[in-house]
Amino acid sequence: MSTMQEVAKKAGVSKATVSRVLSGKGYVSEATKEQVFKAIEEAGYRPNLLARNLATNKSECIGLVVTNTLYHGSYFSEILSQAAKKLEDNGRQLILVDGKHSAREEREAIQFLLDLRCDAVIIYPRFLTIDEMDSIIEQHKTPIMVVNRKLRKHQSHCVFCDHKGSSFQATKYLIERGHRDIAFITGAIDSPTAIERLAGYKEALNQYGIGVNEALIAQGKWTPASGVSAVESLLANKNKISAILASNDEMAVGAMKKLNDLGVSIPGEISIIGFDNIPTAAYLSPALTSIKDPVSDMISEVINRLISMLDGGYLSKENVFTSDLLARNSVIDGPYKG
Amino acid sequence: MSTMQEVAKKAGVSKATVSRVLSGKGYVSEATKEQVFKAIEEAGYRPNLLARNLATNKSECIGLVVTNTLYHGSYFSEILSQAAKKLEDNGRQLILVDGKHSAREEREAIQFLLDLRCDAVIIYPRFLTIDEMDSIIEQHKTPIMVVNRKLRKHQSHCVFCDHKGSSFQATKYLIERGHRDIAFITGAIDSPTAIERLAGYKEALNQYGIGVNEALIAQGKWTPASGVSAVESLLANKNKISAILASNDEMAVGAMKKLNDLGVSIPGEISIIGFDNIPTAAYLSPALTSIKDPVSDMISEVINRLISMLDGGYLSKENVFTSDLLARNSVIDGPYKG
DNA sequence: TTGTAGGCGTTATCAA
DNA sequence: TTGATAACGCCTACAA
Repeated sequence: MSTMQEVAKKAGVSKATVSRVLSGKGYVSEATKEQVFKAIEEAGYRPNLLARNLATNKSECIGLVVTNTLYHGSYFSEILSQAAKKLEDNGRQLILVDGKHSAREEREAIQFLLDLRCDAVIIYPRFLTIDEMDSIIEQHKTPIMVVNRKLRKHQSHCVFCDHKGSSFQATKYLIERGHRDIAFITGAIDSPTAIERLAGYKEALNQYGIGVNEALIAQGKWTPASGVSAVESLLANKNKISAILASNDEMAVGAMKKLNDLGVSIPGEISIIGFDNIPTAAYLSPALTSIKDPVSDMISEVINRLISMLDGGYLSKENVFTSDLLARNSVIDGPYKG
Repeated sequence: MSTMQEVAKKAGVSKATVSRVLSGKGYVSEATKEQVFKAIEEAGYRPNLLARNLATNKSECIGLVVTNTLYHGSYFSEILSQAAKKLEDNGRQLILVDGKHSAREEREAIQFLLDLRCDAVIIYPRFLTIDEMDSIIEQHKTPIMVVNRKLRKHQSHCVFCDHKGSSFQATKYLIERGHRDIAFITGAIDSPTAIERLAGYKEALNQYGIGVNEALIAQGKWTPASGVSAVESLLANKNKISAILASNDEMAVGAMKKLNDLGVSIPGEISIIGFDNIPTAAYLSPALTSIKDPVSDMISEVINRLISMLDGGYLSKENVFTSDLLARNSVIDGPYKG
């Protein structure tokens, strides 16, 4: 790869001049400017970003960390397409790196992005704790934003959503339509979101005096296949079930398939609710009710904040949009007629 | 951010020694090693990758370019999760950057990755032509791999799949089951894959003496929503239709939904086939037949080649796995009974 | 076993 | 309007 030095020699000027031409800063005569461009062309020169970023300590790009266990579903596509769209308008590059399967690896991914001198990093955490993230944010000058978690200290650095509340609402919705035997399929049990959704379900049952029957709770792993297994284990116990609340749409789809295969008619006999309201899922079946998770809104909000922090004009209010996001979290009417 | 220099001072040694401790290369006494580690700890030191990569001219990371118009679907998730999984085992970071909406932007994305000194780059192209890619590959020493296109010159740098052939097979499959009025929903018409699939459909019709009826061809855009519109326009012309071949699963799902809404019973009356065989789609409905597109296999193969090129042991055979991929491209039996 | 010094490709500060 | 030259933070002979 040719360097700036070579271009300089070819154009008969110094490195400094080439640099000025490239950056557009400082005075350069039209004549030499032209010569430099010609030399650049001839040499097939391309600037080395490593060197540039090392010298300037910035990079015009924004990093995103997501665990690859999330890569499988449409939920993830939603996150990414939203982020890409927003950033594109802003003229910055989005760099995605893999958070893998542990807090350590998630931290390394963040560090990697930081060491690459990304202007900012967004993290959709899976393993890091609130405290760890609060502390990471403190340790770095680079803006770090967290999606889908409520931080303790740095609330303007996060955007989240009330999963427990939504789950409570969904359960309540079923109860009010006369359901008493409501099964629940959890997400991967080490996921905070999964835990919150389970908690909301339990709280609603208790509040309505129904009580939690552990036999009606099956563990899933967010995937369609795990939804299938969940239904299998649920039915193995010969439980009476009139509705299923699945912790996401993908599992709901799996559950539905299994019931279909077993010849259980849907809708009517069993009502199914999933979360996330992913685009394709909306086309799946009118028998599936879904609750919208405001990912797109969250990502969009996070990037807005980031941009205003980086390009100036940031109002350091805390928690500006949080309540807004919560409000948007609503139950969509399903087909079940109690 | 503290630098190596500071760590050196704190430990009472030189930068070089710190560097040796970090890299594990060269001799360092246990005693000083310990001191250095302590100093690193105290300083909260983290190496600056920009500087390191600039000095060594490598980065332990592999870039992937994908157009963000692909970000919406499960097909994309499949690509990414496969890539992440493979690379993880190899201990390298995967960096995804956005190819956006034009050949120029796709080229810029590649350049960006190259300037970042990625060890290699993988491109799932959407706008670049074969010749452009062949020429890009020639211009750079860094290994560049192309997924889903057959290059003219550098065939060991690409992995592809016979979309035309698969589409031909799918159409043939329908014809052999007695269908004569087969509608076709295209992908976005500027996509090579879409064009190939359309060509396969036409060729099959012609070969079986059925002839192409342009009124039975509707333009889609790969999305479920465009599948819905396609069916609308298809039915608007009061065409007789007994089967629909959609250029991907997402559109097939949309088409199915629309037919459902209209009360057309499926399966039986109309047989639908989509492409790609995305995981969730498999759960959608037994009424949907799908043809497997070997994305995972392609990605996996590309990364295998890359790794052996980078870590040594690369056999420079041309086209080693191509035919294998073609063979895997098979029609899955659907529900339609003649 | 450790330190010195030069280099990686830019940017940025001064003089000229 | 231009050219030296010193950073940027790290690696790596070559010496010691």
